[in-house]
Amino acid sequence: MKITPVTIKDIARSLNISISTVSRALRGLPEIHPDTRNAVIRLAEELDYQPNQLAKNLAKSRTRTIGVIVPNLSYYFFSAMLNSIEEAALQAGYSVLVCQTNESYLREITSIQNLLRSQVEGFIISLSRDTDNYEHVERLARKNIPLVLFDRYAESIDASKVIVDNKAAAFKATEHLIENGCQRIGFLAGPAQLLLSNQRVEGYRDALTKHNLLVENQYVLHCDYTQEDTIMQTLALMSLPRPPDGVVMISDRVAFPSIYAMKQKGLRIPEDVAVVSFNNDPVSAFFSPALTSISQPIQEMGIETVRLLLKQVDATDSPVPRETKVMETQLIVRASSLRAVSTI
Amino acid sequence: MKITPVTIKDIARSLNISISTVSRALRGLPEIHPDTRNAVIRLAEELDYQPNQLAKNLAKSRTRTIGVIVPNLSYYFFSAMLNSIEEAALQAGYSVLVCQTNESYLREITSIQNLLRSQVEGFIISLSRDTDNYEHVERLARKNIPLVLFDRYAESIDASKVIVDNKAAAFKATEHLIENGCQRIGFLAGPAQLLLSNQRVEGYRDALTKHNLLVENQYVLHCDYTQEDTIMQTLALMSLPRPPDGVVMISDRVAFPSIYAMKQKGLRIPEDVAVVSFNNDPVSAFFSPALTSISQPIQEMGIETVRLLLKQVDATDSPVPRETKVMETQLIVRASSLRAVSTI
DNA sequence: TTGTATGCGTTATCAT
DNA sequence: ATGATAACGCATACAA
Repeated sequence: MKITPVTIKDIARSLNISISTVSRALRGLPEIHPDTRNAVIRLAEELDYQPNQLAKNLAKSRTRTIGVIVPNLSYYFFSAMLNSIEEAALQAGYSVLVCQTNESYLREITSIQNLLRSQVEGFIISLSRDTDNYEHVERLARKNIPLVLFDRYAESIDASKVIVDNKAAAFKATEHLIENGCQRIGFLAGPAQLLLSNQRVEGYRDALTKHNLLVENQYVLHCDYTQEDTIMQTLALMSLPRPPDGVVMISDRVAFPSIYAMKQKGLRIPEDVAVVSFNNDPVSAFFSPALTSISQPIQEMGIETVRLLLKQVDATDSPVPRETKVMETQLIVRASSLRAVSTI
Repeated sequence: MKITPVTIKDIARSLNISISTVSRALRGLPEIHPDTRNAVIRLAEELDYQPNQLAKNLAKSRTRTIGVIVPNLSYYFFSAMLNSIEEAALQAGYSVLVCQTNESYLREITSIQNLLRSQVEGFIISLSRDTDNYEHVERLARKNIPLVLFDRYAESIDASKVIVDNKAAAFKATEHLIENGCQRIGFLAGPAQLLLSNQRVEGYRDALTKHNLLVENQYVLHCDYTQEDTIMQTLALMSLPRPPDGVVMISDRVAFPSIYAMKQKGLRIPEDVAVVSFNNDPVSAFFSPALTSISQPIQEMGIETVRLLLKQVDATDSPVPRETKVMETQLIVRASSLRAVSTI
C-alpha cells in the first residue's frame, strides 16, 4: 500500500497558516503566539505527524549520523562494541548506521560508498578479514572525512585509532601459561594478514624468548575463524611430534571448537593442554573448562571511539591531528589455564 | 572538518551543460549523446562524485529501505536473522536500517518513530521482552504500513507473521526427554509475558500429559534471560524436594549458565539431568556436554520475512491480506539429552 | 539530444 | 508574530 504521510503543508492548510509558522511551532522556536503553537501541536499529534528526516537533513545539510562498519555482528566483540558505540553516539545526539562486511573486502568498499551517499558525518571502521588493500579507507582519511579505526586496523592508514596493546596482552597470556608450568606453547592464530593476530604472535614469541623457551614456527598455526578450519588446525597442532602442553588462541570463538576437538582427541584441559584466549565472550565463563581469556574494555572503547570521531566532526575549520588510544586489557583467569605447578 | 561534497551542479557547471543532462548521463538514460555521457562520467569519476541519497530519495519519494527492529543483536538468533534478512533484502534491491531495542518497550516505540521519520517503506519487527502493550505496532498495521513480525510476536496484532510452531517444538523436545528415560521434567522458561515462552510451556505440558507424567507448576520457572537470574532459577529448580531429572530450556543462551550452575552443584549432564534447549547456537555443538537443541530455519525465515514484507510494499492499490507463515523446526540431538534407557 | 521549470519536505532569510 | 521565498540535491515532465 502506498502511504502518503502528513507534512507541514497539510497542517498549514488545515489551520490556514503558512508552513513557516507550522515549522516554527513544531520546532519550539520562541517567536510564536502560544495559541497558534498549541493549535499546531495539537493537530500534529492528532494526525500523528512525523517530520521527514530526509527533507530535514537535506535542508540543514547535516545528518548527525555516523557510519559504523564491522566484519560481522554475530561475533560477540563486535555486537558488544556496536552497543557501546550506539550508546555513546546517542548521548551525543548522533545516530548510527551499521554495515556488516561479512569479512569481505568488496563489501567493505560498497559499505563505505553507501554510507557516504547517506551523508554520514564520519566513519567508525573495523577492517574485514580479507582486506589487504587500504586505498578505500585511506581515501577517506585524505579527504579529511572524520574516521576512527578500532580493533582491526592497519598501521599505514593515517587515522585515529582505538586499540589495545595486542603484543603486551599476548605476552601476558603466554607468560601466564609459562607460570602454570607449560613448556611447549602453541599459538592458534587468525589469518596471516591480520595485523592484530601477528602482533599477538609477536608478544607470544617475546614471552617464550624471555623465559628461554624454544620459539618454533611449526607451533604457530593460522586459521580463518571458521569452525572447520579451526578444528583442522587444532588437530594439526596437536599432532606434532611433540605436541604443545599449552596453547594461546586468537579468540574465544576459535577456542570453543578448538577445545572441543582437543577433548575429542582425549586430551584433558588444562592437565594435558592449558588454554588461554582472547575476548572474554560471555559464554567462556560457562564453558568446560571455564576459559581463561584476555578481556578488552568494550564499554570504554566504544566511548573513546565516538569521542575521537566527534572531535573530528566538530572541528569545522582545520583537520584534527590523528590520535591513537591504546586501551588496557585484563587477563581473566579461569580453569582452562590453571594447574598445580610442582615447584620442584 | 566541514566537507563539501561535489554535486551534479558542480559537474554541470564544469562542463557547461545543464544539471538535467548530467543527471541523465549519470543514471545511464538512453536519450543522450555518447560524448556528453562520457565526459560526464569521466568527470564524475575524477571528482569521486557520490550522489546524495537523501536528495535522491526525497525527489523520488522512495527510499527502498526497510526497517528492522530486534531486541538485541548479541543474541545469536537475532544477528543470524538480520544477516539472512539483509541478504534477502539486498537481492530485492532494498537496504536495511537496524534498530536494537535492548528489550525495552520505550526504545521500541522510539525506534519505530525514528524509522518512520527515515521513510522506511516497511517494518520487520521482533518484539522486545518488556513489551506488553502493542498499540505502537498496531498503529502501523492500522495505517497499512507494510509490517511483518517474526519470532517474538503477539496474537492480537493484525499483521503478517513468520514464526515456528513453538508448542509442537516444545512437545517434540519434551517427548525426546521422556523417551530418554526422564520421569520428572522441568521447564526453565523465559519471561512470563513472552508468548513464545508460554507456547513452549504448553507444548511441554501436553507432552507430559500424553505420557501420563505429573504436570506441576513448581517445575516451571521463569527467568529474564540474564545470567544471574538464570543461575538463580536453576538452583531453585534443582533444589526442589524432588528435583527434575530432565529440563527443557527456553534457549541455549540460558542453557549455558544453567548447565554451568548444575555442574557446580555436582550434577552430571545427562546422567542426573538431561537437557534440551532452543535455537541451536553455534557454540552449543562444542559445549560440554554438547547441547541438544531445537533449531529454526533462520535462512528461510529471513527470506520469507522479506518476501511477505515486499508483497505488501509492492501492493500499491489495496491492502494485502495478512499471512502467517509457520516454519518447521528440527530437533538436533546431541549428548546433553542422550542416555542409555533401560528397557526394563 | 539538451535545457527549463517544478517539486520532494524541510529550514532559514527576508520582509511585513 | 507571521508569511513569502529561496535554498538543499536530485528527478522529471515538458519545451525546444
